[in-house]
Amino acid sequence: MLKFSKKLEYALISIFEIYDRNGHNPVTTKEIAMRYDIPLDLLGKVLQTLAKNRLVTSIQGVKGGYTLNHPLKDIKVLQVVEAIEGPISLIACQTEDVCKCDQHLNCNIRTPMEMIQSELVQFFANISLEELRNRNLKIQSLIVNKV
Amino acid sequence: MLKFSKKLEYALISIFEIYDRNGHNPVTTKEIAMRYDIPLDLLGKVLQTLAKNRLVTSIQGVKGGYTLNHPLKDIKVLQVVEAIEGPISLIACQTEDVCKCDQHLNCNIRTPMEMIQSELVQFFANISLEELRNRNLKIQSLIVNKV
DNA sequence: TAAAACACGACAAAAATGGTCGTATTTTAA
DNA sequence: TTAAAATACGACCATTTTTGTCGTGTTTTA
Repeated sequence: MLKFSKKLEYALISIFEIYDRNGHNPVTTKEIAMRYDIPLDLLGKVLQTLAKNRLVTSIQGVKGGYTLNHPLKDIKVLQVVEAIEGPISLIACQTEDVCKCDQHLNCNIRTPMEMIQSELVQFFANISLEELRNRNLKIQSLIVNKV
Repeated sequence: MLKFSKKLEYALISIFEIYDRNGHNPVTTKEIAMRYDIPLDLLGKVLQTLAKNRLVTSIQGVKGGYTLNHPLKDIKVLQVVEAIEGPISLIACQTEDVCKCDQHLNCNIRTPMEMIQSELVQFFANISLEELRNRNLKIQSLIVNKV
């Protein structure tokens, strides 16, 4: 089933949470883990991965934690997805120059899949985390107005 | 890693293959399996699933096989995805009325994820299999022209 | 120098996916 | 009418991926 991984969920939760406290002290893994009921060690790795990909900055030692590197508007969904899950690759062929799957001799879907993949990448590249929230707010207000 | 399943690949390969022979006799599972080197039994199930979802028609008995129900332009990527993988559900919350995940009390991503999910569904709903092929051809010709 | 925090590799458990097998049913044609 | 070719389908197993855990080390502050 086409879905986001738990790690990606944890990453997004963390980024929003760190953002919502910004200007203050670094946020620790423990704080996020407790607040959102996320396994501590796993969350640690997620945040380390985000740090390696320059989405957050890690600060070691007592009083350490993580801070956000960019405002939400400058973080695209694609960046988070690729940081956590690696490059989007709808079918195996697409990470390789030469397709090594069993169908390679006669494959009739490789180029169509390349099409849809590149559009999907564009799709995620065009949505910032800020937009995710704003559009969300718009929809919420619509619902509120309706009631 | 965000990717399509093998089953979905097999489904797309099959639909294109059946299409490419249309007007002729039904195409058998065996023919497709041999041509594309796909495990026979697995492909059988994929085609049965497509049949249940009315994308293909199954014809039993000797001289049986599968035929396409619609021209490629009337088959949307979304239909194939949902037939094979079930409804798109980027995070667990989204198939349930009430989120049962560990984060439900404080979840800060549910509505943003609902946003991106509904846009993703639209994305897949707007691409027909014919378009996949046509856009592909355009790109190929561009490449050819470039060389 | 102890405590709090990140870093990271190795590993284990759980879930999803991919694939196999056996058996039943349907249909054609000899 | 019966054998063969084909789909239908549930049960099961194997493999891979994902999720989670553990142990140990490093960094920083008080």
